[in-house]
Amino acid sequence: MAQIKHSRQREAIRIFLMSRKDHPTAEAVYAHVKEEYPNISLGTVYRNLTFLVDNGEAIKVPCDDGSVHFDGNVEPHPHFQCRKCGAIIDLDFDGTKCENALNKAAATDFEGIIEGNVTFFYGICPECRRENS
Amino acid sequence: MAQIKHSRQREAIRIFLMSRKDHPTAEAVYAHVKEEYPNISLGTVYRNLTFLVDNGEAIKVPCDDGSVHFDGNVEPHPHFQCRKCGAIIDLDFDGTKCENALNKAAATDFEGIIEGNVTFFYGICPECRRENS
DNA sequence: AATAAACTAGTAATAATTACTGTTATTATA
DNA sequence: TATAATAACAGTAATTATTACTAGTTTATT
Repeated sequence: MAQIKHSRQREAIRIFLMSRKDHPTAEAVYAHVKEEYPNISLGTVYRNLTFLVDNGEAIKVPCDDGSVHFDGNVEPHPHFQCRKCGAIIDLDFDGTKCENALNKAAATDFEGIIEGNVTFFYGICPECRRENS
Repeated sequence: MAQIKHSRQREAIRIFLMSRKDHPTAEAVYAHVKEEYPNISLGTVYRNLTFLVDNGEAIKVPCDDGSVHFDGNVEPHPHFQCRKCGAIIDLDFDGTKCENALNKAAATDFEGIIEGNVTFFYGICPECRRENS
């Protein structure tokens, strides 16, 4: 029922998220949007990030290290986190086959309903790898 | 170097974790161990959970909903979370094959190092399924 | 038993997120 | 275009999960 009204701040947050290949945290979004709207509040950022996620315009990426990142690319795709620098990186391959196989395997002898799965990769990112060698 | 000393509290926490099929949160561990050690402090629970995880005696399970659970079963095995009640459940199947296939696929055209991956399943747990139908 | 260091309880501090409140911006309508 | 209704905002306070600190207690060692 509740109508949705346009807002400059929300738009700025969306634009920023979509323009980014890295996966900013709420704090990072705040820091950036603040340049355009100096007195935007952190609450507004959180409220709108949640809004975007709920409306399928962004994905919430909770990581193993406890940090929460946001992704403007809503096409299903796997994520990778660097064990060293913590960066979240998109992996560009189609894991659909494996995903389906996994869902099937998981559903065997399981009385509940498997709706899907998320695979999270970890290791060393290209940059840290270069530095280290 | 630092020597490790035995402690009743830590032992109680480990025993409790291992005895559990569900995956208690720090708070749940606290609530339980408190029955035996009424003035154990929450800090002690956190410190020892971290200790157990660091020493390979427990696994930290950070979930999509932001909650953090702990698992006394350190054998690698996939987890499932119910979208309705939030329960974490162990899935009893061997996904090693798929896991390896995924790692291989992910490594293609990736300049970093893929060390591994964690697959997290979601859907409706057996109990919620029964209730709903 | 005496000693040293790890561990604890209790409390304070921090960090991330959510809730609240009075004001502002947006949209629908007159 | 002005008015009215309300979604969204800024600013702040509150909440939650977790970590840090400190003085006292346990544990292991001699």
